[in-house]
Amino acid sequence: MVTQASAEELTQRLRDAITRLNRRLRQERPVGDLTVTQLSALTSLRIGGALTPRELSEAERVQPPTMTKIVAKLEERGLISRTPHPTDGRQVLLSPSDQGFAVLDDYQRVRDEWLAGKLADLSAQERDTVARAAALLERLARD
Amino acid sequence: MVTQASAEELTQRLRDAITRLNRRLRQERPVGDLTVTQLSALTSLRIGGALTPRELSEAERVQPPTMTKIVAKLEERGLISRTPHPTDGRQVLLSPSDQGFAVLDDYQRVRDEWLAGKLADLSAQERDTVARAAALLERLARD
DNA sequence: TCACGCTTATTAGCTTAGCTAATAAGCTTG
DNA sequence: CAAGCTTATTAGCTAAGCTAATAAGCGTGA
Repeated sequence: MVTQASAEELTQRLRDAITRLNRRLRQERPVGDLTVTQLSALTSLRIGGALTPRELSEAERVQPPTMTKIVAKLEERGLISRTPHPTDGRQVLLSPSDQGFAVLDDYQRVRDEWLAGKLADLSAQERDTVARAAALLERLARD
Repeated sequence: MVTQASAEELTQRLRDAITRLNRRLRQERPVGDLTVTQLSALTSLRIGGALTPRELSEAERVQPPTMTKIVAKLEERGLISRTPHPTDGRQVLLSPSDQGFAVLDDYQRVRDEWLAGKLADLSAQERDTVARAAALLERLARD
């Protein structure tokens, strides 16, 4: 046990760290570029394959109308395409368009430079801690 | 080394985890309650003592006009008070009001229940990982 | 000493991101 | 096949962020 903060302190500290780092991440967006929210949704589509808006909204932990907006932005840019659901006329299947995949590839290489640089400054052991924590935090967020 | 993800994967994963957990945290706000942003600013004032708007905006990694808005919200609720700067007529000193301190104390006890509950579900070892990572993430955000 | 240039805070106006409530369309089932 | 559920969208709101422009005060150099 390296640290022995109280549960309250840990909670507060983690919330502050998340809040500020999130703010910092949002700042790093070059103008005219995808926002963190848009990128995250597009990434979910790549991971999840073709998803309906509802499924995507659940994956992103966002209400359906919010996802409608995000999807609209991505569609404006031609990054996703929609196909009718084979058996259910209400639903729609969303997936990244060819251009969407291309953009994702670009981001994977070019983007996140700030965060990647920061992580590179850490020791291998610290990076390992962060990697394990990232998995835990995802689990937390997943419910 | 438990994990051996590539640097790119780690970056992407951490960004996603931060983004989603942040979203989840924002959701947990009871209506009529302080937002995460407002709480963070108020906390900075408690930690930093009397700060000018500029200093506070730097602490929160936000542009000055954004901080003007946040401060206005907090003032509406009577949670911070402003006093003129002793030597510089342009500047203002902000600090939590008595009520602001009281609210902070309340939050410290009552709030963050969701996150605290989640953390309680982790094993002691996992919690330790998260605690160490939180410290690292704060350092990352600090620049 | 005082005019000009910097700093600080605010205002105005925009975008994004989130929410709830209400609608419309399509399914499903008794 | 009507009634009720599910899905997606629309409408309209708030919060949170930004940049550009303004106004006030400070400080300095000719």
